[in-house]
Amino acid sequence: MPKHHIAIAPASQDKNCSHIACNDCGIYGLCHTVGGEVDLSLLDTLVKNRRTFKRGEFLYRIGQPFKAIFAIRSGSIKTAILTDDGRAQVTGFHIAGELLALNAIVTNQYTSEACALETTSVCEVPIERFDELCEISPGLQYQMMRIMSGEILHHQELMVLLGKKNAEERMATYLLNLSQRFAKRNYSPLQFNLSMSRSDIGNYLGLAEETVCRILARFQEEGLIVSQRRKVQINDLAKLQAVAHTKPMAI
Amino acid sequence: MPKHHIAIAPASQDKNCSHIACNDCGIYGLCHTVGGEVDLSLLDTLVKNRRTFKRGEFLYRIGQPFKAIFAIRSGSIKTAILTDDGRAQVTGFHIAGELLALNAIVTNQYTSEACALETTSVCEVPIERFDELCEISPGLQYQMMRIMSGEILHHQELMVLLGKKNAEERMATYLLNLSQRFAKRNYSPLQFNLSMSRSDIGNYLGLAEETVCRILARFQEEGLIVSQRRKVQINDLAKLQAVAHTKPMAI
DNA sequence: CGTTCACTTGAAAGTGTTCAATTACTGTGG
DNA sequence: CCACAGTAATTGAACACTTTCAAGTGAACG
Repeated sequence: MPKHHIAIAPASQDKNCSHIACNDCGIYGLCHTVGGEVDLSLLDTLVKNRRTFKRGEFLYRIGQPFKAIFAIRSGSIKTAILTDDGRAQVTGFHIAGELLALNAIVTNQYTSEACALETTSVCEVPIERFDELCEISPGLQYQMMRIMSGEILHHQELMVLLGKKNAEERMATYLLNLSQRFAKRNYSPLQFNLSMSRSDIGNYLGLAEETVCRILARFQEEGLIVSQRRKVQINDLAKLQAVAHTKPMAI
Repeated sequence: MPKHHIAIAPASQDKNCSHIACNDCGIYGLCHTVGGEVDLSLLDTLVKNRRTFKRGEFLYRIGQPFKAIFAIRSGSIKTAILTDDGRAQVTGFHIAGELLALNAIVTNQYTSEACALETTSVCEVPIERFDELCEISPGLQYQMMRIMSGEILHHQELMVLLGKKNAEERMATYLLNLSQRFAKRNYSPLQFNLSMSRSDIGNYLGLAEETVCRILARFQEEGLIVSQRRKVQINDLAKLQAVAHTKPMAI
């Protein structure tokens, strides 16, 4: 496989990064330049720009001028866009280690809104700082492209979910996706808390809030999960995967 | 508005490009470097790498090694991904002036398949060539990011469509989107041919083929359009926009 | 300790799908 | 130029799934 100039990403997510700021905000994807060395000036920026948002507070809203990129250190965030008639469409839930507001880089405005689902700590990288870094470290741009490309892939899967799957498949897919992401961060993949409401989940999955409840109840009857309010425990991963019609480890 | 290092895109799509190869394959977005000058070596590549695909032929398939980026000169292309149980989800229809296979840059494999809907002429830019160009012309990377970011925005709208809109809204939105894209290329926005089948449309919109037919029939009864097989004529743009619940010129 | 909000559950009503049958077009070969 | 085959599009009717509306439960929080 020829090493392309842009195709720097060997698709491996299991990078090790010993630096403290690097690990806890998960922005390591950006800290590394192409060669693999760590960009210390970026890390320096990161540790100095921490902010906390309480439940319901907005990191940014649609149309606001693009000021900063956010990396989630802890907590969780819901992103949404607005339909033309004012309704919101939730486009994603984001947990520790994920980056927000990437494509605002291009439009120079935030194209979605981001709202904290619980008390959430983020690293805020001001765009001026980021611009400087881009000049020093050309690898940064590749990393950005890698991350944006990943976002495109994620959207593609979401389109399949919304366009082809029924309610059960959607819920199962959703639970498995969460499970996986928790596993990746060394949280339990079989027992976790949902930081989002049934209504948020329904919005995200294109289902009514009531349908979300009913499907969860059905899964519980069938012994696939135990769900108690925001607490979820997966009892039969294999069956859940069968319901989702998804291979064990697809995002 | 500060001119950011990466935020090169003034969001204006009305660039003028006098070079012939530039105009007819629509890759002008990539031909320009940050300063605005045209990258002649890229253009040179473009005019030398033309290929034609017949209806039903594939430009690339999922999982194949990434060899080239494609810019459509004429005709139309359908892109799709595969669900885990083998069904296809159409992710887009692409006409002259649009770029394909961008995010394969990162994964080094094609993540979707592209199939010609009719006889279609493309410019094929081999990745090696593209890599060289990236080294000479740093602006190219910004342009790529701009284009990928645009793709993300498009996906966001599609998610709203699939997650929130009913069948009528979806069809109306679809017709308006096509209309707009034809207008942008100086084709008639009120009278055009659909190069894709009802089945393709339904797949894309998350509807059954029969539903697509029924909605088109209903639109015709109500005097919004006249549709005769693949021919569509929009008679009442305003009402169609009202049905779509969309502002006159979104996307 | 009461109010509020999120969640849950039931029943009725839509909306879109599926299945099946028919019609219309396209292309091919005589 | 016509007949035929094959595909695409259309239409009808029954059905299934999800939503909507409504009411009730339970947890959280001041």
